[in-house]
Amino acid sequence: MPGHWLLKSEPSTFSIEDLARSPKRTTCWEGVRNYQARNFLRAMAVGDLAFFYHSNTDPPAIVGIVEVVKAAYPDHFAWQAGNRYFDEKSSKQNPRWVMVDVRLKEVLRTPLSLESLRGVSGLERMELLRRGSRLSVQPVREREWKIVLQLSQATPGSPSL
DNA sequence: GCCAACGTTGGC
DNA sequence: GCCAACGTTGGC
Repeated sequence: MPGHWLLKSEPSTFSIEDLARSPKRTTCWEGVRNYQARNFLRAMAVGDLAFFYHSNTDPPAIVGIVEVVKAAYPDHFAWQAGNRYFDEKSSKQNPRWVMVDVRLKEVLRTPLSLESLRGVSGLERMELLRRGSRLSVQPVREREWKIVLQLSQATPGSPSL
């Protein structure tokens, strides 16, 4: 059973459309600079699935599903002076940050807005819905994954939405 | 090791 | 643009 995750991205920085246009619909997930999020990246295995979430946009929403195609490896952007993700404390000898590669699996026909997820039975403990949640890489429980998947496959306008 | 100051995230 | 929540930094 693959692990399940949620990855946040601001569409102004990197959107799911950008991913769809990427070679092999694959990208490295660079720029995570939070230790808890990094540790979740390290815990990812090839074959794990993740929701692609658009943050800091209107409306914030889960917009797709990606698959991990390469496990955690050093984030070399941290070594490039001048890069927005540069971190002088990360070295090649002792890399501080990691990234994974993900491939686009599915773009949701209808994005699931944050608002639409609130109040859904079974998602009460979902990290994304926690007050003040800022983690950009989050684990998603099996139950939560299935519930959100079902919502995403429902016909737009149906009662379950 | 405490904690105030500061910076960032991200919903609203 | 506001601001709550949270993480990091650095003086002590």
